[in-house]
Amino acid sequence: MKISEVSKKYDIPVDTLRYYEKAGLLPNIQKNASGIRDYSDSDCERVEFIKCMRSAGMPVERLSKYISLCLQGEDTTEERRNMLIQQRKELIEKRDAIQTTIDRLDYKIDIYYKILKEKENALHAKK
Amino acid sequence: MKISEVSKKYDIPVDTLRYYEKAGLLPNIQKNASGIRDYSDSDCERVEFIKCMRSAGMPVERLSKYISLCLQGEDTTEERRNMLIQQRKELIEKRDAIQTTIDRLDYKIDIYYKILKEKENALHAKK
DNA sequence: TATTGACTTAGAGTCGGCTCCAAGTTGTAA
DNA sequence: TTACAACTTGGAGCCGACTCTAAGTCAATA
Repeated sequence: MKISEVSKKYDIPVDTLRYYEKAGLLPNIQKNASGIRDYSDSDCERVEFIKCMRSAGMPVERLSKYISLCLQGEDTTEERRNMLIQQRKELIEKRDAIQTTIDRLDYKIDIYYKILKEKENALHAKK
Repeated sequence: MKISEVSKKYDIPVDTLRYYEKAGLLPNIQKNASGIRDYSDSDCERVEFIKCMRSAGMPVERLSKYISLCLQGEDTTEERRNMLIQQRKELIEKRDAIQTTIDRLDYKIDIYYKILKEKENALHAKK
């Protein structure tokens, strides 16, 4: 699969894919005789994984660390697991902070609704 | 209240508070004769609000827009409400993306657990 | 064969959000 | 009164994550 196809499939700019590769997130992408990248199925799966992690804000550098551990094989299983546990913890905190803000917005949106309704009523009363 | 006290109270660096002020998030902070900021109670409430919104990733520029509308008075109620509704929508998307990633991490963490347990069992069997 | 469009690289530029620095002023405690 | 910490300003610097540019190569079509 060519880079433009991967880009289209996962809706990630070509430049970003190359940037991820430089950053170590996509190691060992095969290239044909004339130097053109050919993404394998497992490369694509990795792209999809990266997309998911990035969408939640996992830093590129940490992702790079994780993927380099994957390449190192079985001995790193525990360390990788700990990384994921840590990342999970941070995401839960983030999700909860966002939820707190959503709740606050709900409250304020409701207050604004009441103000607008009052205004409207005042207008009707005048008529 | 002095800037250092506000900084301590809300755990926001002094430099960040001044940056927010420059960016229009904290308009009309009073200063005494020698030019030193004196945060009022309502300034503090605003700081707390900003902290909450920023913790969820609301951009400084949008926050600045919102606050400038607040200063413009009643006529902007509807526009402000719409801004909050839009922001709410984006936060829900963000929260859900994070949740999706958490679910995926849970799955992977479990898989790693099983791998580690298997390894351990293999070790016992050898003994 | 000439052109077009997709690919390659290295490296520079951009953006948001801080964070720090230099140089100067003020207020309090020894 | 002098030392020192906390305040002020304008502006520079930093970091993460892209995003773009320049200069060149290659394959396929008019």
